[in-house]
Amino acid sequence: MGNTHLAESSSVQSVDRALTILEILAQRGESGVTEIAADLGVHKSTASRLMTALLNRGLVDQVSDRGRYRLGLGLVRLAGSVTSSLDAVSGSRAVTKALAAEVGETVNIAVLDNNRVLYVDQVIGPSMVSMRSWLGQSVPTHCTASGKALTAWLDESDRIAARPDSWTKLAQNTITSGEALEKELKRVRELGYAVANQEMETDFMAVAAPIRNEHDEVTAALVISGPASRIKPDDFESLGHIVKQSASKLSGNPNFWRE
Amino acid sequence: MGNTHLAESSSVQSVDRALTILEILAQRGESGVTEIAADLGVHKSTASRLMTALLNRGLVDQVSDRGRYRLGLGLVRLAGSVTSSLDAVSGSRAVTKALAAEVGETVNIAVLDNNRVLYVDQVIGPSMVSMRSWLGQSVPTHCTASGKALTAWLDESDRIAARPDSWTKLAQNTITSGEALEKELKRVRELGYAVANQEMETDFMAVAAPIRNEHDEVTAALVISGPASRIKPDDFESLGHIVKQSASKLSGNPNFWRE
DNA sequence: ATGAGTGTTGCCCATGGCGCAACGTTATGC
DNA sequence: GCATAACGTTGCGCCATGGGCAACACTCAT
Repeated sequence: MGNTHLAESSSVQSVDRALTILEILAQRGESGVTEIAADLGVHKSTASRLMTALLNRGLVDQVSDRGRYRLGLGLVRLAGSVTSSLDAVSGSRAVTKALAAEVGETVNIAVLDNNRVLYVDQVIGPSMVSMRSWLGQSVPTHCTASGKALTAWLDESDRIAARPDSWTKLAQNTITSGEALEKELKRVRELGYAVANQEMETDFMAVAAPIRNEHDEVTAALVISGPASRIKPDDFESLGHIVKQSASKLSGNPNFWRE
Repeated sequence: MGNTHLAESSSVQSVDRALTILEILAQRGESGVTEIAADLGVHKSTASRLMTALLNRGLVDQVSDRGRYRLGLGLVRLAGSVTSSLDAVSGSRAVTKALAAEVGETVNIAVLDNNRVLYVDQVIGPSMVSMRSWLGQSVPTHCTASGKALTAWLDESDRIAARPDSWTKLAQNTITSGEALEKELKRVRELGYAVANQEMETDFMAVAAPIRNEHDEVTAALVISGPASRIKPDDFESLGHIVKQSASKLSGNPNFWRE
């Protein structure tokens, strides 16, 4: 997904500016017109008009009567349409619900988003432990089963590009070097599935398999996740085989999510 | 939230057009350039350029190498930022997680979106039955506990405006007239919480309470939901009191979601 | 092989987006 | 309490950009 701010061919400058405002607000939380104007390199009257256009459609919201703006709920509504159409195109919900029922844990679909993992759909299994909704969340690639499943089959240069911005130790088993990650991804290719054993968060376990398009390219990952009290390392092999089988039911579809 | 398509003061025509494309794709699932051009009343070259601007930022996606477009994953990413900032502003996640742990069921936050209910945040409880993620989903107001909690305290004219587009019987206990709904909303005001007993979907039970701003206006609803096998009508009173207490912890915040 | 329909792109010009100036409002410092 | 600074908004006129036209390449149906 291109994320250049400057125009590629056939761009529309004022639309680009408005969408850049959305990205700035996503990163910063909230912002004023003068700040946005400075970021865009335009006059504050221009920024004000662009904000008003976004405000009228609910894509931004005013934090107070005067001043600061933030992203609006119109984005949540539009995103709800995206996840509904994921199912409409691929019938993925039937597969993910069946998987959740079979293994008794939460199931997600994730995609590679530059060097991050984006969760695009979720079915909650009969888990005994409270877990938050992953939908719309973004996590690093090196310490999640989904991230490993999404990157293991990339060309070496793309795998390097997909590495995290930071090798900070996030939990007790976090991979903290490119060398260790390469070794792990080699193992993922051998097994055909990826695992995460308390690598991004304490107590968070996951097993993931790639979903491929008709050209055998990895376009998404199917993920089973749950707490360490429920998913033990001894379970990885059997869950790995199960998630591979379910992922293969979702593979081969040309219109599944593309990067 | 204004949803007029024609410019209000200080609008930007090309940004409005681009955002209208997003709304058309949300409703229709997918569309071609020529269809979008016809809907917008512009030349197909104009529609093509607007689509390209959206494509470059991932807000739309091409279904195939040539032709049809749909909403893209960039919207899911932006929407994830919205729900993250909900917590940042109000600290609502601590309250909703505590509630989910206490009652053992899924907890949502919903807002009124014209005459629909939009789910904007969710914490999954240790439910024993598989339930889908509500985040981003939109449901009618008359047959959901959240919809009743969001509309019961409106002025009469606003309550009427918030009524559903159709009184179709969706489940065995669906309210099917304005008169019955008014009686029900009077009861909600008396109790201080709302209930849904298999009204929108078979087996789907919910209890909701209003979240109010510092002017005592209802800005969101806090919702407990689960299957009929787990939540029985005899539980409504105790869950009602619990959800009212949690909702009051989230009330009084001037920057909570506004319509 | 041909025609219809789609989406894309170079080019030119009409118009819509933009900057400027002025204004109203709020917050801050003294 | 008052003056000043800073913010966001809006009318206006100008020009840079957005848009329509024409031509093209491509796909699909006949």
